[in-house]
Amino acid sequence: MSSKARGAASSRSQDPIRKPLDADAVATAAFELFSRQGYNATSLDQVASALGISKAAIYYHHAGKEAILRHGLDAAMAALESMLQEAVFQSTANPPLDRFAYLVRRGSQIGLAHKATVEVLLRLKGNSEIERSLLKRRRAFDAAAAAILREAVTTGDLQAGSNPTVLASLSIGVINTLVEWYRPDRAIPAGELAEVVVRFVMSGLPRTGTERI
Amino acid sequence: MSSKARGAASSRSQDPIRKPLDADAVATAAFELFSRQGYNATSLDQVASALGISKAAIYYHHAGKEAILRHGLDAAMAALESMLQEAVFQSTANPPLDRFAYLVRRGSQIGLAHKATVEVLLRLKGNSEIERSLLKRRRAFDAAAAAILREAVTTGDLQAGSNPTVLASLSIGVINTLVEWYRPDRAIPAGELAEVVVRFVMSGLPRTGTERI
DNA sequence: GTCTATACCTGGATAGAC
DNA sequence: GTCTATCCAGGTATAGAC
Repeated sequence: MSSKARGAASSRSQDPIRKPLDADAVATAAFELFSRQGYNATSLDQVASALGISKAAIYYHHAGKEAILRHGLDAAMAALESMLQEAVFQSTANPPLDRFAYLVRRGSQIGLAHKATVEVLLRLKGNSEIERSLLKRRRAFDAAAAAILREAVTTGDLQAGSNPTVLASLSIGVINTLVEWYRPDRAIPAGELAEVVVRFVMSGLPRTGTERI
Repeated sequence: MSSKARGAASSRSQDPIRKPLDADAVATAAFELFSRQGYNATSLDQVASALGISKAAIYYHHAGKEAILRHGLDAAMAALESMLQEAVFQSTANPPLDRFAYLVRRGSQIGLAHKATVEVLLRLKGNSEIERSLLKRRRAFDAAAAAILREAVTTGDLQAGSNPTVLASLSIGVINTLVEWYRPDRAIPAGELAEVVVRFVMSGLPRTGTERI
């Protein structure tokens, strides 16, 4: 944060001692802007001046704008996918709804921890080959979540006649939307928020006389 | 749809008899693309060729790209706001949670009916004065929804200690995310979906042995 | 590793004919 | 109302010096 404050201040030449930039640092600064303004609405000039370097210097670290996008989103998707593996392959002794709750909790935590990248990930529209490949991975994620709920229907934990695909989309949608409005300076800390999300997904609005689990 | 198929086919000059274009028709075509590709990623050239006209012709109907944005979003926000008035000023004899359920149901219906415009509305980042004024109206909407839940806490319908603001954001977030993934060609029709959303917000995942209202 | 300068192109917007 | 032609700003990317 201190390095960002300095960078934002401006011309980095006035800052004799500072950590040398690397690909990650450039990507982090870029995603901060991508998430606030949108990918297309952000120019490399803005990224450069946020870092206190010139636009051309960015090309030393990344092949181009899309390369930055891929760099950051690859990392975010990898984190989410490895979490999904944990959730899916958790002891099958655990009821499916427990595994789903785990997925929602961890998904919220990861989303909040990687807020900027995840926010960009969620706004992809498939306008390039890179975006389409990321979207494909995202859909695989959704499908895996739906599979857990489908299992919950067969075990009878979820009401017969429920639509697992739709319910999974709604549940994951809560996480997605969460990432868009949460600001770290909020009254409620991120850790608690993940729990609120889990309760909301499992039980909806906390009405009186309906305490469950 | 037939007019769109013709337009998409291409050069409108090969289409002797067709309804003359007006500002609404241009905006509708534009929002179809805005919602699929994003506002910034869509050029007026693309809008023009989708309509089968030249880019310059667009300027006869609208002052510019941002004017198209305002045209469509003004209409969408107006529909949402008038619905909110209904929900808020509904007979106070109705419990707050009933009014909130109404808001969620109608919000889902309106969102699905105006899918393209609402989707664009939800992706605004405040990059221009127009966008910021729309975002302000959106926040007022969220605040009004939160006020209903706050009332529900005071009446005891919602558990004491609940955070109405967060719960309102999560609830409205479900509607928002809904608009992003729903496709009319889905297995589930839009009408039913709104009911699923209401149940999800009020009760969460439909677990067995937890039927409530 | 970072700079300045610049090539090149896309996209929004305007002029003026029909 | 719609066209063709054109202007111009801004954005990605590259060249070459330091």
